[in-house]
Amino acid sequence: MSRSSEHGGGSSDDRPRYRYDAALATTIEARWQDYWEDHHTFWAPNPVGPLAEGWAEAAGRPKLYVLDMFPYPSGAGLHVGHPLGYIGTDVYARYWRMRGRNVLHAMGYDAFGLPAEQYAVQTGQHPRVTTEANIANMRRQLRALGLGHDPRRGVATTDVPYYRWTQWIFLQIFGSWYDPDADRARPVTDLVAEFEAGTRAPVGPANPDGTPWAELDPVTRRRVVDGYRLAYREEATVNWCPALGTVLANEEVTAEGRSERGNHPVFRRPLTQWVLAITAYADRLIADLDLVDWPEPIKVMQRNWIGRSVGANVRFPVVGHAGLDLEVFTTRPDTLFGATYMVVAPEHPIVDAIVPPEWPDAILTDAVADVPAAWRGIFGTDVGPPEAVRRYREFAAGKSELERQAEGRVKTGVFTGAFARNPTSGDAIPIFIADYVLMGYGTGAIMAVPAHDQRDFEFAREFDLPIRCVVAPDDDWLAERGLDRAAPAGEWPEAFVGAGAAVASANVGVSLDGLATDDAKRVIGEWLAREGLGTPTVTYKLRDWLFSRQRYWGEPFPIVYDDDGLPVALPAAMLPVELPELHDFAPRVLDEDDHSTDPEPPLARVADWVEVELDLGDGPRRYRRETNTMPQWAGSCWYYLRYLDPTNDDALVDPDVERYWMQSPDHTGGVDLYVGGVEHAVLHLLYARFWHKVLHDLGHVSTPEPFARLFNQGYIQAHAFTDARGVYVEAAEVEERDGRFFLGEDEVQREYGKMGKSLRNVVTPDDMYRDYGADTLRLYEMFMGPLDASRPWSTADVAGVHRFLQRLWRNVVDEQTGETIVDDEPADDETRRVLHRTIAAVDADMADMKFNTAIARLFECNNRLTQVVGERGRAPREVVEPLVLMLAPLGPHIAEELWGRLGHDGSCAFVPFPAADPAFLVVDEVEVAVQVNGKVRAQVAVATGADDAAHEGAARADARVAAALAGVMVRKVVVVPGRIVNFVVG
RNA sequence: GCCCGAGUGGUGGAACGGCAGACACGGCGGACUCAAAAUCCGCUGCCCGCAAGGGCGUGUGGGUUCGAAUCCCACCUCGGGCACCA
Repeated sequence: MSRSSEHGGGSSDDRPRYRYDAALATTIEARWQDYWEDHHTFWAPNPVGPLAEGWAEAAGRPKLYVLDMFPYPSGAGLHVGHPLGYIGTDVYARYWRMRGRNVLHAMGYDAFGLPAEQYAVQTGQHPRVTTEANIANMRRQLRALGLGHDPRRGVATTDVPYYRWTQWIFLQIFGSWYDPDADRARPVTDLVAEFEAGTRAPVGPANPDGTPWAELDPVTRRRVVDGYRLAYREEATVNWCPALGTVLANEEVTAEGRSERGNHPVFRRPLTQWVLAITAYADRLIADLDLVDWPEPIKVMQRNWIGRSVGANVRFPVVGHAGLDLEVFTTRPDTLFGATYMVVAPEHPIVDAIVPPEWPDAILTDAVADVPAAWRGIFGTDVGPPEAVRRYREFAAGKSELERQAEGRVKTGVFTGAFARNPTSGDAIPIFIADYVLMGYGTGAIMAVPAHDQRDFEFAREFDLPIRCVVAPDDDWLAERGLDRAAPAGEWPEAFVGAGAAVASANVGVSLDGLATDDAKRVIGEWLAREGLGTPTVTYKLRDWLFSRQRYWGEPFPIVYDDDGLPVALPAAMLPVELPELHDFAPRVLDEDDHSTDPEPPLARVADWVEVELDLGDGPRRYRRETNTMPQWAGSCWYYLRYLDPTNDDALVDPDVERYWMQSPDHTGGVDLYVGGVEHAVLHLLYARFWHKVLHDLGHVSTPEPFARLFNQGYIQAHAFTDARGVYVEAAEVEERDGRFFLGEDEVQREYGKMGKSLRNVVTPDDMYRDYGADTLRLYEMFMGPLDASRPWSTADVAGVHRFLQRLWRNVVDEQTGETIVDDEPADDETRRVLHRTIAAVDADMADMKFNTAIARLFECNNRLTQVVGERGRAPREVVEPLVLMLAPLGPHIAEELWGRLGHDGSCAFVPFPAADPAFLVVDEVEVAVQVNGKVRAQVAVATGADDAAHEGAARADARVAAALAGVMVRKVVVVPGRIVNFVVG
């Protein structure tokens, strides 16, 4: 690239030998990076344990835990967009180190995952080999940035000693159940003790009859207990992605029904999988958002994802099936009288029990005289209910989410041939299956109230079902739609979903008529409870976390199966369960549209690993290992705890170490600052909070939340260019001329987007190190805008901050001789005022992470210094030293170098940050703007601290003000001392 | 559709309800130089004006206020999230 010769050729003959250019910067940077490493500069002492070296000095300092989101070591390496947050946390960490904190800042690697495995499938190279190579490259790139990380704590999730503890945490989750009375997780040993003592009845699908514990056989007992565990196996409809050869969590599937990673088709199919009971924590995950200092949009996204809704479960008796009820969840029990039909999800198990062989010929409701053709299904009217239902189920299951959207959500469905009885009115109402009701939410069945629910309204229109108004719409609603109050609901253009007074809602036992919606909900709720028809219920959109993947490159489960096919936890002493060697990493299925073949995890093929003989306490026995692996999120759920005590073999973290770093007088505990991208708003951040709460409940960590403060950094984006064919061209070779863009002589179009290979607009840190040095890159990234904003990369603008560093260097070091040009003569008062104003501003900006304005202030101060040097030929030490120290968090290498050249030994990383002298912050006189009717007419000088009258007097004394006020009546004078005087005239 | 967030010079961006555009990039002019680069100095929101000066300006339209980029309402545009969740 040509740029390197322009900027990088520091050794060319006509250049001063000691000019701060890329070559010199790189030399300095390498030297200081070695120094920091050799001198353990950024080793953060733990209070106890093997990492306690240096604790004696650190003990008196308050701690600060600064954390970056765990990166995935990609084979592509870093581009300049990646380290934005890492630089931000490093500046912040270095600043607080100088402010006397014991700062923990480390960087590890989230190294399990699909890309390494897919690469292994293609090349036959073991994922561990590629993963370690990628980590080594990323470490090199990050080291060259001069990040002040504690290198001892840089764990990778793929390290066996690390995933040993990931497996250990899984065992804790498997070994726990959620006690709703205590509202926390407890060990299952407590649960069994309660069963044995008879203080708790064993309930659940494994014990449908409610047989007492003492009478259950051992296998049934285990099944009952397994049903309580926070980690359980369940046959559930899962997101199966053939192209990735694995199932995915709901969070990993996009709205289009494709995989978030790779954008492959995802199919829904039943499969037995490991699931973690995150929904048990739903309320606490919502409530504890109030404890943390996070961006409000992230909290909103988490609340929405959890999707708590309050309502009631109501049972509708199925006509002709004594004792069989259809249970629905509704948030509007007040509209129960308006339920004119019911819908169950196509997969709902009740369907098989209620579908009659033939369409009913009896007239069961006033509204329906015969079974209309439309009700009989969309595949012809000549088949009976079982066949119609079967065909509809096939139709619904075969549709991808994408197809459902493409159909514009026209409601489809089939009448099951069965009826239920509305418990309020006694009416028999038809039961449909339709795919707009989802099996996974609520009870998988609804009561349809078409007058007051838009979806039900559309379905009722489609199928000609009765629409009965039971909540009176307000006048505005009717007027906006040109409706008369007398108009029947069937003539409305849409459902009335608002609150209002209940109407036509009375039977012999209860009347809601005239009640407001909230009161009606309460009254009907009481009636339902009294009649034994329903119970108040809270439902969540959040589902339990599907936790197994059919992959090789992940943590094996510490689980084996015995002869009964039931899972048995390995004792902690048998950890780690290491991944076996494998030569063929490919999952069995790769065709992305093959949704019928069963998944087969690669580990299942390693027969001599799967089949094991173990002594788990009752003598040696044969067991089969679990062959699924954990999802990538597992390792990243708790790395911030392992950073604290990365070498501990006895615990995932020593309790004293954990308390030291996680507890704080400033908040309710957790990492003091966590910086990362907004894309983890619901995935990583929700999972990590969940694990943390489990560990908290079980006494392994001391704080309720993992991350006290969260900060979302923005993204660096970049221009990209397309030629006449619409093909992306190499952005670095495009030139701008007169506001247009050319590649050679051909004009190209400018676009804007993420930096990446496909847009051919990647700029790498290595490019920047070569052309400017790491300090310039750091400074530019911090200067280009506020840390939380996204902004476009502009290599041309990098020169600005590079020149600043050159100027500062030149103010301290003679470019020809390398001698410092600093002297001990005092600075003039104005320069001192500039310096101390700078210190005050930079100090405040640093603490507030406003690095862009902090840098601007440093520019100003250095510009003043340049002027002084120009006049005196020397730079006053009293200005230079604070300036260098203020620069140190931002451009640490150059600051260290200058600090050394100023005669100091060692690193300035722990030298106190400069403090502003208040004496130089006060000024005798301030410029005050004078307004007339809000328009600025003049500036006048006023003594600091002058009273209102003095301000007004000074303003009136100004000729322009006097002219503006001549001949008009001053009605009011507003004085804001030191800022403004405003004459209101007229 | 619903929920967030953001719209300021040619560009990136500053601005406790109080002088809009700090700082930087780019541009223009000057000094130095045989020349160029580098460096240093000055100017640089738009319009009118020789100038002094004046007018207009923070997506659009209203409002609150002595005073609004900032607060409120409506709308437009862009970015992000969710999307048949009963």
